[in-house]
Amino acid sequence: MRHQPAKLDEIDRKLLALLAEDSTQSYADLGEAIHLSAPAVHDRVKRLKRDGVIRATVAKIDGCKVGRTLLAFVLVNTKNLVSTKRLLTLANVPEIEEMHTVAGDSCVLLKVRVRETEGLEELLGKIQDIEGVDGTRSYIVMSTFVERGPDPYL
Amino acid sequence: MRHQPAKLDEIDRKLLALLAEDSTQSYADLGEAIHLSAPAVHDRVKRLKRDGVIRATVAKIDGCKVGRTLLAFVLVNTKNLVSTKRLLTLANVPEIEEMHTVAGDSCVLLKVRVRETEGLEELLGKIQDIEGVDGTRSYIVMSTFVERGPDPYL
DNA sequence: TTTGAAAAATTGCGTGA
DNA sequence: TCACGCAATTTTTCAAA
Repeated sequence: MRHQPAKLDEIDRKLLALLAEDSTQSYADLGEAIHLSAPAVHDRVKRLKRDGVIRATVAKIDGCKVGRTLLAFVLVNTKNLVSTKRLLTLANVPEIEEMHTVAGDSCVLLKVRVRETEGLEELLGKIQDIEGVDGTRSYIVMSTFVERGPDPYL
Repeated sequence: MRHQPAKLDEIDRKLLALLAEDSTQSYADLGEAIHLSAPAVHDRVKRLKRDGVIRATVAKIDGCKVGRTLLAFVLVNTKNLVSTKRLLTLANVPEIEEMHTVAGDSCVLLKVRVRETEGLEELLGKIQDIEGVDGTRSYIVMSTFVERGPDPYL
């Protein structure tokens, strides 16, 4: 099953934590940290990737530095499931970083990063134009204190 | 200034997009994609890291695969700024992936990933125990359709 | 920014615990 | 099965132009 937890030992979890922090470290350095040889580390990383525990290795980009200075979360209320599906057509809008359906009253939660307030206004317009969208509530982020991936320890 | 946009040309943005998708590609391959030699790509990446445009290179971990099957967003209402500051002491709680202060009525928005519903219950308890916390609203994620970093194009 | 070369890291394989 | 050492290959990185 795709959503079944993988079998992981403590060394795997430690390795995941290290890679989630900084994946540019060499296998030799990682091996030193977890008392393993470079090829052994390599084998584990290969397995973790094959099993989908590591979904990708990516560069974390600073939103402000690329000109997206405004971060916001938008809660969208939809009339029904059909309208929710219509919302999902916005998946490739570049301003949208995250898009989740959430439990409760037919809601979609968006994490969006835009240039300025006008960018948010424009995006909200796009959303509200969709048939079956009842309304939106926006939460504009003032400061971000934590922003990281899943913690591999249980 | 730390929050000033960096000077980026179209090649930088294209490079950022490629690295945000998959940073394991070799400089030679990246160079082919943007019509540059490997050392030229290397120089650009070095500059983008030095300038903080690339904040880090990390492994993206699958929450479910490491045993965190429940994703939720929690909106916390606080009485005042002092209570908000008290909330920030939870920054190193492993379940908390994101923590933002948001505009409006003294709110903090959390993205949390827990093992099961009981994990959320426990976390909510911790939050509500904090002096000055008025209440919480939780949005449990059913499906995630988009989850990526900032788009480097403007 | 490129070409070319040195240094370093990745990765395959054979061996043994 | 899992980890190690060795070695071939690839990649990174440093020059000089």
